[in-house]
Amino acid sequence: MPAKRPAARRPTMKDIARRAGVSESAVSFALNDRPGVSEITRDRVRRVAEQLGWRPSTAARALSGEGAATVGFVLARPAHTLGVDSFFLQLVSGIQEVLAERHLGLLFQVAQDVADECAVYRRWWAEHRVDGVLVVDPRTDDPRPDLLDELGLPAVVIGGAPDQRHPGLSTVWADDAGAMAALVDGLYALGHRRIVHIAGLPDLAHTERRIRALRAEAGRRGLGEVESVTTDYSDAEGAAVTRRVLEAPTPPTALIYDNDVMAVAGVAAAAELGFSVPADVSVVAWEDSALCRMVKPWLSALSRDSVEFGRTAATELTALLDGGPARTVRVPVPRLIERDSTGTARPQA
Amino acid sequence: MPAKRPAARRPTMKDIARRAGVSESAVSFALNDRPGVSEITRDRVRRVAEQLGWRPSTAARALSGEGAATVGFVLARPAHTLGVDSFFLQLVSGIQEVLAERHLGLLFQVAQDVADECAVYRRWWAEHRVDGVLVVDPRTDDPRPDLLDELGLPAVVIGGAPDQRHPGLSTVWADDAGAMAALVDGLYALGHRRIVHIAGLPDLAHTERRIRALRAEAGRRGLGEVESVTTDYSDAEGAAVTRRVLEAPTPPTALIYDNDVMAVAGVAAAAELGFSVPADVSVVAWEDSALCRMVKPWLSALSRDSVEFGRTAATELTALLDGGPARTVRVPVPRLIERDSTGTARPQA
DNA sequence: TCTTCGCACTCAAGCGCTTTAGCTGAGACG
DNA sequence: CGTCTCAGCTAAAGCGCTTGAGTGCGAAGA
Repeated sequence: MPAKRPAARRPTMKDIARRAGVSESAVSFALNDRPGVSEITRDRVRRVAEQLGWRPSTAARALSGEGAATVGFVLARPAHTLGVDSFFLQLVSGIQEVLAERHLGLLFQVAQDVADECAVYRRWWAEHRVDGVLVVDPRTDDPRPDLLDELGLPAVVIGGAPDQRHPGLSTVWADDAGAMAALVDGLYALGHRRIVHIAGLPDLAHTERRIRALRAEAGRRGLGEVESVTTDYSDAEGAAVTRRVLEAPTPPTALIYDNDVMAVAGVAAAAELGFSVPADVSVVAWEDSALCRMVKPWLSALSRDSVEFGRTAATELTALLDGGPARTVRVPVPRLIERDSTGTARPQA
Repeated sequence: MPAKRPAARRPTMKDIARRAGVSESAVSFALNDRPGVSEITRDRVRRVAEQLGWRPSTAARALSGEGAATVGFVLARPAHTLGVDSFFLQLVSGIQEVLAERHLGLLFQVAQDVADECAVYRRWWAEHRVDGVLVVDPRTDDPRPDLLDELGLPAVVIGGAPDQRHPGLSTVWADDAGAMAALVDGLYALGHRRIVHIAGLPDLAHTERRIRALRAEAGRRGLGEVESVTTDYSDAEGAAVTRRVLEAPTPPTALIYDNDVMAVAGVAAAAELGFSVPADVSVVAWEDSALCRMVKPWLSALSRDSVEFGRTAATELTALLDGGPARTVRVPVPRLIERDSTGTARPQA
């Protein structure tokens, strides 16, 4: 049995200094690649540090002005929405890849809503906990950029539109409008004229962008009967909306779902109503995941590399932390993976 | 436009002390509910602190021996397994509820494997980053408990079996054996004699427990033809194994899947082979989620409250951090939600 | 009246690191 | 040979907080 709480003492710079026969300052210089020590000494110090398994105490570092070596990530979505969503774990996984390399920690918090999220930022800032944050789910009329500006907390907004009003924030965004246009293009080519877009949460910025893009495309092509319906991303609402629109006098021939979960639920709902996919109605999911290959027919889906998205965002944040300028970078437009749920529109009466 | 990086200064105890006309120590006493100041002073100090929006710097706190006010959580699963899994986000969400209340941060990291995870613990410990950790996916021959014991890092193991060898660790566990027994009971009553268990990762402790429990039950009832097959939890393997066992000369009449993802994939695979669920084969998922209601037939599933699981674990960890004794607590046995995927066994030749 | 508490509070050290200023000795230079 | 410079190092302060060792003072006890 291991000894009862041996509480092995952490080695400090003082220990290194003693072992290497130099002062603490010399150790600090040596370990931080700062001038002020000879190469010989530097090497010796490094060796001792390694041998002792020394790692800088983040607390001490933070206290002496170096920052907390930690970035924050708040997820503010209603708890029940968190269920079956592959996006966030993948995003976080990509973020981690980049952060881990630089030994940056990721402080993670789930919040009730945006107000709550703002409170978290304030607290983190006041407690000196994070050097920067990653902001997801940007909204229309989002209070967060202003707050982060006020706090002077470096941040990158993930999935936002380019934002001129906050020159301090970096933005990593996907071209939803372009993707939507391409999508409608494809459906139009297949003969679809009546398209319903089962969108996500109404106040998310990208929801609005997609809705606007759809409307614009429809206008351009003279499609009268397109519609976007917002939801909470849940399978329940996805199914409910699907039922409602399919039971209308002139049901749509194509459905675009803002996530995979709703698409799958929607297909099931359609089947119950006697609609066959894709013969009667085509279905596209805006988000690809294993889910799309778990149902019959396999769902055509817009696929983006969420892991890479995370990597990009984290990279931008580290650049910001290094004192770099805020940037706006665009990730590749999601690609449509055509599977079995999309086909030519059934000729209409 | 907000001023360019105002870098609003964080208020410190010194500011409070000045404003309240007392010494810093008095402020410290007052704010930490420690004796040494009169109620009047305490109130005044509190008021000033509030007014200034003061929050203790975690760095400074940590440095003066108070701990980092942070707990760690490492997820070591292959990246592709992270996809569609509702369990972890829910677990984390429950954990957060408890931690947020106490203003404890959650440091989150995804690692490649257990070795990597151990390295993370070592680093966190050396960097003074966390006061304790939550360990998931306990394994057979798990190196982590020993390591955590060695580091003297308070920890609670989530989903482990009670562990006598590490008196320092708390354990929060579910009675897999009991659940498996109940499950087999139910299937037996429905006439099932040939049961295949599509299990999860082979070296996870709970996988082994379930496999053992199944074998024990089978032995008790004289069921010869039960089998457990381990997988990586992915839909791909779930489907592959399903195909394999259903194509055997005497296919099973009941399938138990260790997660929802595989169950759903399995049902699809079965359908392709012409097996109808539940007429030809019954299916149970060990993990309930929206997924189970997204396919036809709706899947019967063992449901546990993952959010509550997280809450319990976090509560145990805070108890440990408060100096409480390590405990072993059992969460309720998962409940079988009977939906449409289970039925009486087809009479066999 | 003088001592003795004990309360309310202050001082100062210390946590582990960074950083500025300062010190020392060896070589360059006049 | 004396002065200056500068590389290479040390001393010490400071980051924001906790904490143990005082200090001053009014009230209680003798």
